[in-house]
Amino acid sequence: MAPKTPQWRGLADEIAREIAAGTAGYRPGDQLPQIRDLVAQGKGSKTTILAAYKALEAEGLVSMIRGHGTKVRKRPPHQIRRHQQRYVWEKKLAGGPAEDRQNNGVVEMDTGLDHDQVECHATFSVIPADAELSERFGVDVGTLMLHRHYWHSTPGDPTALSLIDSYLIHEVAARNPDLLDSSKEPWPGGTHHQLSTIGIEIDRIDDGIRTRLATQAEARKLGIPVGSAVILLGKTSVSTDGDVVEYSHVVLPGERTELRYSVPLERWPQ
Amino acid sequence: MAPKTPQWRGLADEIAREIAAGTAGYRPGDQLPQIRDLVAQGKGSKTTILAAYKALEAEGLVSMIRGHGTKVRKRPPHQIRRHQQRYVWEKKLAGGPAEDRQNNGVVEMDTGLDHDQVECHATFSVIPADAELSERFGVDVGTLMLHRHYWHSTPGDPTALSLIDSYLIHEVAARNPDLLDSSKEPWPGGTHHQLSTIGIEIDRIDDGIRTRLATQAEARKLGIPVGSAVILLGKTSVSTDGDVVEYSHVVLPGERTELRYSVPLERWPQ
DNA sequence: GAGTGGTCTAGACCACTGT
DNA sequence: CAGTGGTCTAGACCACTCC
Repeated sequence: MAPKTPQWRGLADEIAREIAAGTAGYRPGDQLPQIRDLVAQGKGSKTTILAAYKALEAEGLVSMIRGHGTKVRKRPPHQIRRHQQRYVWEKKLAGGPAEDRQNNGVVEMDTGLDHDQVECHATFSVIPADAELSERFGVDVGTLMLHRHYWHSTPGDPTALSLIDSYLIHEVAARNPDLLDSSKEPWPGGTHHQLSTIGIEIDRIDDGIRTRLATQAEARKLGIPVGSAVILLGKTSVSTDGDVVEYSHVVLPGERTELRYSVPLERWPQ
Repeated sequence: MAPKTPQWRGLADEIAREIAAGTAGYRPGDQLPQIRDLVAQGKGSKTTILAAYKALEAEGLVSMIRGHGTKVRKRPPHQIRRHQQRYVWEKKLAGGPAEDRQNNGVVEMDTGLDHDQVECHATFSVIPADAELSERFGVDVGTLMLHRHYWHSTPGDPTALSLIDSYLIHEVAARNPDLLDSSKEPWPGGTHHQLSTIGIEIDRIDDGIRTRLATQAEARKLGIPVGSAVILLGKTSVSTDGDVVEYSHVVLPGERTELRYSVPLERWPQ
């Protein structure tokens, strides 16, 4: 009945223990023994050692770079996202005086980083609505949509903090030509203020949260190991007229992100 | 610059396309060609084919069972959890008439399944608070805690829908001895009503959402492939006195769960 | 016991990173 | 170019499932 462990699992567990214990040579940034060396030491064949290293990589403990080596990963800072608070704050900001919008970026609230510590990258395109978008917005398939792709990073580090695809109905967004211009990003005051310039007020935001393994492209951009998990956030903004006016699809690195929601409850009558 | 794809990736993609297209032999429940056969057909060595199949398993498309075969997975029903609505509803139920509580289980609301389609399993134990629990509840390390482990399933199917670990301060829970008795579960009216019997009203619930790869044990219990992602939900209940009175740690199968939260926004002044 | 996936080896050769 | 991970092979043997 003993659950026998494969050799590669045993080796992976052994190394994981060393890392957890902080043994010299197994501290963050240190380079692990090379695969060839362990083979020479008789720890197993190359395939076996590689399986152990791959397991550690999938668990986020080490990072393997071809031609470079295998290193113990430094724990990246945890990102806590309080969307509820953020949405409320963002709307208030958009409705307030212009000087507040200049000094308080929406991105900073998102990431908890300073104003000059975040770079915003944006590329816009116009695409026809596919079946999914047409259902979300309640428009015909083929309706032109403004597709805005964003990603944020810290200066000097190409690692993205999140990958965002945002969609608006093109005809609606075009009522203010500035909204079609990616060079206006980051827009002070965020999406709430953008939409307010074309007479739209957001009444409610619905978040849907799912998870799956990162694709290779996502893993590269977010700086996480392939095979690790991402959080998928679908954010639907509904106007005071009851129309879906914006939909965003956000990909977040699972291992270093926590989403928080707070649900206040009505008190029972005394 | 051509991003060359390994042979195993190419094979996996080819099979994934067949599955997506619904080709005969690649429909849900169908058995995939055996590894030995593909080797005989010259599609690659056993290691290569196995890597392709493993990739498909990690992506949730197929399930491999040793000694049995590799089959195309049936898409399990997607579970949508609206916690916000649920928390509000659950509190209202607990404050209302007893007959409502008998007829409306909290679990059913959770899973969207019928009353007689859900089995509830509960085991209770008393443990000393570790550092994490002591911080969450604001009690000393070593304080006795009531640890309640739950899992739900559909009759005849050992697959769990979720794995729940719930914690209460033992001294507090003991004010109603029924709360220490696992045979009283499932408790009509849920945790809100349980706590109301000892004079506690829940004022606010905070959800924290993270993700990571499933452990082997979780994968087995939830019926998901090892290496796939789970959603971790930490649920903190705060009483009207401002104390943390319950903390639950919920593990959900990532690939078939979606969490939804809705954030209503205050209207701008006219 | 037949069938089928899982682990392991020993070694060839490829592809990327850095000097 | 040297160093280091990634892919692939051919085949032996193990472990689990189902009959």
